[in-house]
Amino acid sequence: MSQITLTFPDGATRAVEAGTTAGMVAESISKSLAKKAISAQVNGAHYDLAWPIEHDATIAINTMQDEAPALELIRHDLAHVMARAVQEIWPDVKVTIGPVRDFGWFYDFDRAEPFTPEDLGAIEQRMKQIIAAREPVRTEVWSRADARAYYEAAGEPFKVELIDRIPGDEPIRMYWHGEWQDLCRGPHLANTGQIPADAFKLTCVSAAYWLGDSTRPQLQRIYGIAFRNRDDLKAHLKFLEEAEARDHRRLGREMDLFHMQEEAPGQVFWHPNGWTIYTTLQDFMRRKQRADGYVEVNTPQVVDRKLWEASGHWDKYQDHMFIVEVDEEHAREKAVNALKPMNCPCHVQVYNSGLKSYRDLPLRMAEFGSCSRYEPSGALHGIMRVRGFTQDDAHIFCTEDQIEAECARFINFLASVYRDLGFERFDIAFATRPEKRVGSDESWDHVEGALEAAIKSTGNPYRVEEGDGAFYGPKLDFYLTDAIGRVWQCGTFQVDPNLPERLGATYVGEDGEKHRPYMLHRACLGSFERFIGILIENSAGRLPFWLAPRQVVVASIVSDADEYVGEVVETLRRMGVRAEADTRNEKINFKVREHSVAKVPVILAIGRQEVENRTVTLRRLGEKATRVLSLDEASEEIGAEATPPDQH
RNA sequence: GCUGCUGUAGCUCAGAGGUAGAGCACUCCCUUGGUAAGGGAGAGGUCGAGAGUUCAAUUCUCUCCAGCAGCACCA
Repeated sequence: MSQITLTFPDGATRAVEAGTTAGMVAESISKSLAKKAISAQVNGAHYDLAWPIEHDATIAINTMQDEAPALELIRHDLAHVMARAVQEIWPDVKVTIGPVRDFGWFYDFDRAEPFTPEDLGAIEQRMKQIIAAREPVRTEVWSRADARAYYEAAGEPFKVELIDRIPGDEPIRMYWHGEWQDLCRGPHLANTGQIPADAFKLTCVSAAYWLGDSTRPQLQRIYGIAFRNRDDLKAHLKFLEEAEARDHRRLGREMDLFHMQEEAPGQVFWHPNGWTIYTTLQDFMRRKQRADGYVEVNTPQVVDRKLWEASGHWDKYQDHMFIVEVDEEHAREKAVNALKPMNCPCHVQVYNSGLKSYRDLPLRMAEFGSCSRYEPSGALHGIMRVRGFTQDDAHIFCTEDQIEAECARFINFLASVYRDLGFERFDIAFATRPEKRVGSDESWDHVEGALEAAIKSTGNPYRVEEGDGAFYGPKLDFYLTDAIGRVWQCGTFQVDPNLPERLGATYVGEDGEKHRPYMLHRACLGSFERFIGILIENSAGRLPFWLAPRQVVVASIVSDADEYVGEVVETLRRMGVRAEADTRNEKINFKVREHSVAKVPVILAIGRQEVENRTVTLRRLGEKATRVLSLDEASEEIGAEATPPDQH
């Protein structure tokens, strides 16, 4: 037996026999560590305590204190425990795969009938019994042929397919949780009893395609969530509740922002309150873009298919377009149009009308472009994913040499927009050339280099997503993180030499010859609909004052105050504040409650004292305290707050 | 689009083979009340749409539409 050297986190080393396991190492250090150990990091890789270590390595023993590996193992073992529970209850159910995911895991089963919510209770019970049994988890490495034969005999076709998909150089690991067997890459806990039995919950069932492929069979998926202890589980359940309370569909109704109805699925009926947010946001974007050197255009909704054929979209996306056929009386053939699903081809038409010189570049052409896409019914989600929406779209026509500067300029612009909207942080994903692509490697080198240099010049961190770019050019995606930690992709920046080519865009260069411009697609918000949904959920309906649809309610306490209430409202309105009177025959308690529920940020109460002293009593949403201010002081304070951030 | 679930008053929901109920909201009356629901009365529904079974369907069956969750999709 050969000797290998293990190096511990503190730098200490130890010589052991090759084939020693992390479990044996823990045992040799101390009894208590052996008891607490759950897995190990061996050369940075997550190792099962039972896997042999064959070469010199660094090693660190994990315990439940090590959050990432602990959660990984707990969730992963629960996936297996759940699959075992399911097969114990329904022996004819076929197992497939059960990976760890955010907050928990899922496992896909092949079974004719879907699982019911009642089934989940039964499965959970059985899982607790399995955990309580504290049965050992055992692992063996098998030959591919043996494993294949084993699963063929067991009638588990999905496992056979999985084995065939495991790359040739990877070991085939067979695991046993007690008597129950599964194919798994591991690692796992040493016994089922190490799983905290009170910190998991099965959450829902659904269908999912085998291997995520919609042409393959549908399986029944069960989701679970799991944590290291009951408190963490409780905290997560609370988070889910919080997310539900922030749901923009619910707040949209409660705040009377918009509604949707059957006759126009996936399209928004904006109510006065919601439309106020929309137009305020749009006005803000218009000012920002104007200040950053954009020109604004507007282009048609109904466009002949010929243009979509020329742009290449007809081929690829016609199933997702709203088609408008028109029978013209003397026409030889029916005119087939599509509602525009995007603005780019139209912008090229604007660009193409009239000769462009290199002196005109870069040309930043913006449109609040209303688009229609026939999204699959299952994709629709409130105002976040709709069939009719308006993008804060713009295309920058420029030369190859201008790409870097334009990219940097855009990142700074976007950062400024996000900051004004209350998002201090955003993340950049840089998507590079895919395998299937057009254009020379030199050109890709140059454009990718330009984008990367641009990001670096702005000082923002970024991550690279290799091969995720479009077939014609690389792109940047910008992600926002909201108040409860959810991540939303909003902004985008995409380099496109393809569409100018297809649609024949040119400019006259210094040399007097025609050249092909690049087209940079870019958006900050994405769509107004979706972004407003995000703003609502991010703020839980308590929008920043300048965006709040109803900013101030001036509420009378006694009817003798009505006249002065009107005067206060008028004063505020003259300062551009969205103020309204509430002189209804209701008690102040009732009014405060109602406007608080409706998320009105400021309530001014007016009773006899205020009328007498020409003051107002100001109460802010979420605060119990009130302040008495003179009308002048109050209107100055509120007026300043109502000013959009770009106008301070 | 796929799988499952759901669709009853503006909202949240109960209900049953014999054409419907609650709370809140709404209207009116009383009350003029000092910071998160004062009291009373009234009005309001083709029970998502269509077809079938039945003496009788909102209730059972089928088809469609829409919504919800997940999957797939997102130029």
